[in-house]
Amino acid sequence: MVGMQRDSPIQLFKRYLKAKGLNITRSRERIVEEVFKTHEHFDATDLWAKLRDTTISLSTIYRTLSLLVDSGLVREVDLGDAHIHYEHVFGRRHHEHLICVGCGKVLEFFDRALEEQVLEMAERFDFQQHSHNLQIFGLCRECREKGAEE
Amino acid sequence: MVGMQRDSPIQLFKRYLKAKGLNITRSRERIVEEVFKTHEHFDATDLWAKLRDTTISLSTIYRTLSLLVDSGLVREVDLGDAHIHYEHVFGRRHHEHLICVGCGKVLEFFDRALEEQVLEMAERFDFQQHSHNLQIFGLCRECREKGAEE
DNA sequence: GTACGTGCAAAGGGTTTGCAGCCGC
DNA sequence: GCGGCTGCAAACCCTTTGCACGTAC
Repeated sequence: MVGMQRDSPIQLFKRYLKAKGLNITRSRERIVEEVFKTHEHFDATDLWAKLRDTTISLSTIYRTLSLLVDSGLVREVDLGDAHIHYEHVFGRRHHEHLICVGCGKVLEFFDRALEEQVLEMAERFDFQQHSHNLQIFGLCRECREKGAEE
Repeated sequence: MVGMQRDSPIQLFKRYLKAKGLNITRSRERIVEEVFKTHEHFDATDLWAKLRDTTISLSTIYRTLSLLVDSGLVREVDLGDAHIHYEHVFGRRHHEHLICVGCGKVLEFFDRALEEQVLEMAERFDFQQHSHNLQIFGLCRECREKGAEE
């Protein structure tokens, strides 16, 4: 560890791999790099597209994403459509999603009162909460205005 | 309308079909009946299993479910696994889901404070809310106790 | 050298669709 | 009778898997 600097996600992932007796490969490094380079939601093929200058296959992407989810560095998010979206978790606060059903835009927010309320619900039903997801679907202002024009 | 009696979901669905210029068929009637007979989450094949004494095909089930979702009588719910689950909406209060990651049990709850908080978030970001989903994943008490034993 | 990792192609699972015949209206 | 509805099979899409070869350690 260098000074007070926090471990990078790549370092954390390497540690995770070591702990599991798995190998650190160039493919895995490139994938993690790419995942943490942007702060947007993505799916497996988005990631593949970004790595098209490499020979990394879609299978490897799926396999590595699965490891990343397992390691807790990445989480799956449900954005309303059928297939799996991901987002990295590292260095980001937990948050919820607002999804515009008009243009597909996704906004993120965090609200303490909401989080506390969710926790209270879990407790009320004697659940030990692991995680939660909240998706709010609606129309953003631009889409409302666009709709009104027509 | 008969007296003060509320329209049944089947009547509502028929009205929806009429309004759309679609036909009321025996298959559609049977499917809607079955959907509203139980108050649990189901997927397309669950429904198919319940209708196996008929000749209704899976395709028709998918096609009709899609109409039901469109009509607002049924909604899709995300229970964490890959494929689509449904639940009927008619005569039921909106609610959220608590899902046990141990045994898969699903609990439903409604909480006014939580709903208000969600609405406030939509407003804060200038979204006109259509709907929202909240899933809380965790371990129920039985699963915690079972886990502790081992 | 021995796992484990990878690309490829094929399989898998859930869902959708094209088509020819059937049925509601 | 016309247009919509249906079952069937095939197609689809995303994701997973089997296998033979390649690579980390």
